[in-house]
Amino acid sequence: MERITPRTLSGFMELLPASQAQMDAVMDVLRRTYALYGFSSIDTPAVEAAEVLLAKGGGETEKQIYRFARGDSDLALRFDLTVPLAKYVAMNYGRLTFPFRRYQIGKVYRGERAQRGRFREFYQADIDVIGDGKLDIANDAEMPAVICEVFRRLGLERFCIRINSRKVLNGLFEYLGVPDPVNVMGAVDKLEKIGRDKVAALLTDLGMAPGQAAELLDILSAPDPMGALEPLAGKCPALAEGLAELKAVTDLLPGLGVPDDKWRVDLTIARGLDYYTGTVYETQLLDYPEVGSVCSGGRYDDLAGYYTDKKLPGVGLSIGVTRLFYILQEQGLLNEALSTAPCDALVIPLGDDPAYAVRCAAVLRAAGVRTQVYTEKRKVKAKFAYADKLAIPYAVVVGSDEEAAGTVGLKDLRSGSQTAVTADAAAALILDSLKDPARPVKEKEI
RNA sequence: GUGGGUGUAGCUCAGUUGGUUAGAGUACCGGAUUGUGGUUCCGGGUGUCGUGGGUUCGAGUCCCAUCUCCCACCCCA
Repeated sequence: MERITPRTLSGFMELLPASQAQMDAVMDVLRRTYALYGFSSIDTPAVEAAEVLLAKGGGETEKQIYRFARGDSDLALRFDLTVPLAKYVAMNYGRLTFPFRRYQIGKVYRGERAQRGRFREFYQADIDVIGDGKLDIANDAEMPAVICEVFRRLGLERFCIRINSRKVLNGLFEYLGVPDPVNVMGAVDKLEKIGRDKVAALLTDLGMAPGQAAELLDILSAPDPMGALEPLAGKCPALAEGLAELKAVTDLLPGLGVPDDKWRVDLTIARGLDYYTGTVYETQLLDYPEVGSVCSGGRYDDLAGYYTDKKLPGVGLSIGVTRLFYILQEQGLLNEALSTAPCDALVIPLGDDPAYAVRCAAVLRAAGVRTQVYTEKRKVKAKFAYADKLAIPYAVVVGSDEEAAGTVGLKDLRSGSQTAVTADAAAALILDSLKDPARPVKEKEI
């Protein structure tokens, strides 16, 4: 029989158990933090009718989406969680309570060329608030506050959430009489990457006079962007409205507990997704800007316009969990103290009869100690080596002597010390040393 | 989608102007040690040199094709 070479497709992450344990711990932090802010969890299918996912039509989505036929069905894999949310809200409008706050963690799929930190299948962890008819601007301030708390619990310090408003940008373009606002926004978004001179060249290519381009770039790159816009606001109502919103958002951040060094207004970020209409966010890890954004999102005036007549404005943010985890792992930022062992204790029978060993294991588990029994009939050395490889902290050694005495040999595999105690006492000692029987993830340890 | 690289042991890699049996470290397996692991010592190569053709007396090495992965662009989390 011809053998097939086992392989995992490029751009698809697959982890070994110890790494998966760390990934799971990160996910736990996300879920608990989102829940703490009152978001409800939902899930939606990975596969949807292509028509639903491509309602907006055209653009990058069409180029990158995985699309396939099954019989007469034209299907596609979701490429983000926002479009499925729009469908979900439109479908369940009558059964949801607004403002609807939901979080969703799930895999999404994009058929683009994989690269470092760039995947074809990856987890997004989204939070969104959807209003019925309207949605207060205070929500736009709360989004980055939640993200900031998540990152803090993950032990991440070196990040900055950059905030902008498309209303401000569009107001400014209107005030300056910019000829091609959509493409100018795209050009401006490249400022940090390609530099001022090249962007200026792009702008003049788009029909802006050199002086006009320079004026725009001066404002956008001003040290105090909001201050620079202030004098212009009186001359342009659209700009004034955007600026007022941006100010409302930034004024709330300190009270929400977002430290000043974790955010800043940056008029050059625009985001590619065309459904954003107001506030936009973009988060990079300061030490790894080349890997790209790990969290971004924004405000959309009309989320579900393709599916319903209801006006449903929303604001949301999405963490690219796979990318974030990839960087944390690659850079050794996942705390080693986080246990990745599959259990707390390994019961090792010195002989071949597992009867007494499984009884001891039952006692340990009943007490809440994560326990497994080594039942394979191998040399004692191999049994201990198993515990070593999996970094299991305790061995519970049981042989004929122990069985006769009704005890176990509790061995701390890190120190090598061993004591003879009853199984109950061993459980108590292990739990005590672990401090917390349930072993919940300690946020700061990740 | 466009352009540029890469491919030798599970992993990281060495391999001379083409030359005889393809190596190192690590990992892994066995033993020293039949009730106690990590350290140490001894032994073991586990490989269709990505794949398929070609040139040659002879190809890991040169040529062509193909696949793969990586990098840049595009775009994004």
